[in-house]
Amino acid sequence: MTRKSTHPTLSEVARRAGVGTTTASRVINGGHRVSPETLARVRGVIKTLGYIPNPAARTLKGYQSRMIGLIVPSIADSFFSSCAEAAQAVARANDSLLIVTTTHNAAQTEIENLTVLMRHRADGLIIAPADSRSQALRDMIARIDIPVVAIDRPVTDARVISVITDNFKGAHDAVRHLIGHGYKRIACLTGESNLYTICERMRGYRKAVEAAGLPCLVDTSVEDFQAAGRSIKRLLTSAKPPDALFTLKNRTTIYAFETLQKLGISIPARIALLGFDDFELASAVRPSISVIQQPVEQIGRVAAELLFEKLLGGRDGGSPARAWRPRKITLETKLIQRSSCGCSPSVT
Amino acid sequence: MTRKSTHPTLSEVARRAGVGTTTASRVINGGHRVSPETLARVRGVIKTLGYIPNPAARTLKGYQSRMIGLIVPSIADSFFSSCAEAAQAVARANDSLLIVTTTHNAAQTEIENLTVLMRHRADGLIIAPADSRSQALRDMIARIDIPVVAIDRPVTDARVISVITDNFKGAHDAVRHLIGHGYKRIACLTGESNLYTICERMRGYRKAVEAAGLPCLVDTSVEDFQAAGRSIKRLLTSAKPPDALFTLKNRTTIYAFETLQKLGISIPARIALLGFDDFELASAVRPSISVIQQPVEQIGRVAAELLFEKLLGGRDGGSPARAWRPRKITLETKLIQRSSCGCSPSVT
DNA sequence: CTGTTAGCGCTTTCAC
DNA sequence: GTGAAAGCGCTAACAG
Repeated sequence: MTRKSTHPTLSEVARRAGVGTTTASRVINGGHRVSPETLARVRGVIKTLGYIPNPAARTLKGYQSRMIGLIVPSIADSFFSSCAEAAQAVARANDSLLIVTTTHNAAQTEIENLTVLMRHRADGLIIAPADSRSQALRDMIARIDIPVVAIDRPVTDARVISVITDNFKGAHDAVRHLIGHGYKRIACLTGESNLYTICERMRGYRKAVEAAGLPCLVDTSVEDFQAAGRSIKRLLTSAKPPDALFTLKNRTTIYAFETLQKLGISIPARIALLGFDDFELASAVRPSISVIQQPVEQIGRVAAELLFEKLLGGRDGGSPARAWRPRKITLETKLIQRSSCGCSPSVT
Repeated sequence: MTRKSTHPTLSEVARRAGVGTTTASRVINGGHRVSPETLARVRGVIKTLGYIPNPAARTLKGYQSRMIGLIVPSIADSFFSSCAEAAQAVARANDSLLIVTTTHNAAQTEIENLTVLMRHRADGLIIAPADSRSQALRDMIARIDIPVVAIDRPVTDARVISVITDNFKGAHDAVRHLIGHGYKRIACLTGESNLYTICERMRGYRKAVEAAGLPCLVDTSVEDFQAAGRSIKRLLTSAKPPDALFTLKNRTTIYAFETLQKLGISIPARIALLGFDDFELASAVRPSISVIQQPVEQIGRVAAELLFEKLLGGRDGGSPARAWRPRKITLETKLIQRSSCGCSPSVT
């Protein structure tokens, strides 16, 4: 019955040490303005009791929960888990906790998460918006008064900083590389064509292909393995089959690769392959797969750093909202030349 | 200067609605025992003000932060990120937040994380201990009075439930399968041989190999790609080269596979390969790699469910500590037969 | 049904 | 140097 499990409190520490709560509080917060003896005594009691200050009480006073939220589609996705890892490191360096929530790209869930995080008084938010153009999301963000940083996909038209990959340029570079190899019919495969990132990459593909006077071969139906099979077979058996494949995402690249393997189509001899977004085994498979690599870890780190920059600015100077103007940070991609595009890298 | 950014409070809602704080509070908590008109009016004010209750204040009263902590080596690791994803889903279902911290297998960092989580009054903890036998960790866990569930690696000798993979049996099954194929010299490759999971897998390997009267060929030096190369070349050029490779972890499997590919060694004709722990592209590479699959997602889910079971038990009945006895839940692995071990699966 | 009131644990003036 | 006391926002008796 007796709930002895309760944590010891500051006043208990004070009582046992024979001092006032003020002094005890001072000891906890650095021990300034406290005589050496008192300090030692109080510290002793704290240690004995295993006292840990209650942040809820502190938050209640100081308006700082020392928690930041991260809202991503999925954390099982290597792209986002890498971002999360980086963000968590930055959070820790700033003595804060990282709270992770997932949306699975559902706008509804996203709003819920946002609400929950607000309820818990997160100091700031990092979010990969399910829908960049969602009005509900923008309204929500406009309403809350804490710093928000968007990653991977920008929040259009809102007072948030966005940290994103230069998808357009990355895709453009990729296609130009393929063109450089001499391919004339470059097909573009993808799924989830409504996502911001995918749209940008398609734009990059179109631009490059059109600038070179090559045909624009896009198939946005490749949502799963079966679809990849259908799509590729159709392309291969068409009157004018493509000589290169540009896949717009991780999964699609894998599906395409696997399908080609199954069909016994030689890569890159019969058809070349270049994918957007690197993945762990891209270098291990035969042939190794050339990709456009995103600065994954950097995205998470920069986003978190920007967030704390704002948070700290708010702590020192005026209100956190001050001097908070929208910005968009675009990070460069990198073309990793492996074998599938026709390159013969000396080092795999 | 005016910090108008402050969230509206309950009393403000009450005042604007012309009611007492109790009534306002009741409205927030379901609206029972409140007249319909009052209820509507208060709700209106809440909506207008965009009022959100302050959980810090609630926590301060009720001793429930509705946050659970997850301490893992790394979240960029697919094993743990999948666990995290599952755990986060369960947390959400229980109206709680998941706080993720990473240790990178450093005991020191682990203790720090534990402390931080305690400070924030997490309701419960899920942890993948850096060192199963760490005394400091056990002491720490003994000191705190919240439920703790260990995953992947058990915390020996403490009042925590452990949810782990049956590493021993999984490895044993794997080797028996290899033996079934007729391989006589099965080498076991791994790194991080001090980890609990790896030890168990080695135990399984030994047992199976010895029971069959086969030689025990273990190399625990395969920490990176270079080491894999060295190890495999050494094995291959030895007087009696192995005819099968059993790799104890994800990374090692990949390193081994890649090395064999580079050396042009045919799999499984010249040497078979079977790895512990599945990974995304294991089925995409040629030959596809047979593996022992862990119930990754299940581990995270079960651990979280167990945690909330205890938490809920505590909410209803007596203290959370009551009826909390150590237990160990062992989840079964599954042999995924692909091509690298010599099997010819009909469906890849 | 509804309001008053007393804290939860902590920080912070403001006196001594 | 030190302590008393006033709340931070909320919930829960305890009266009306």
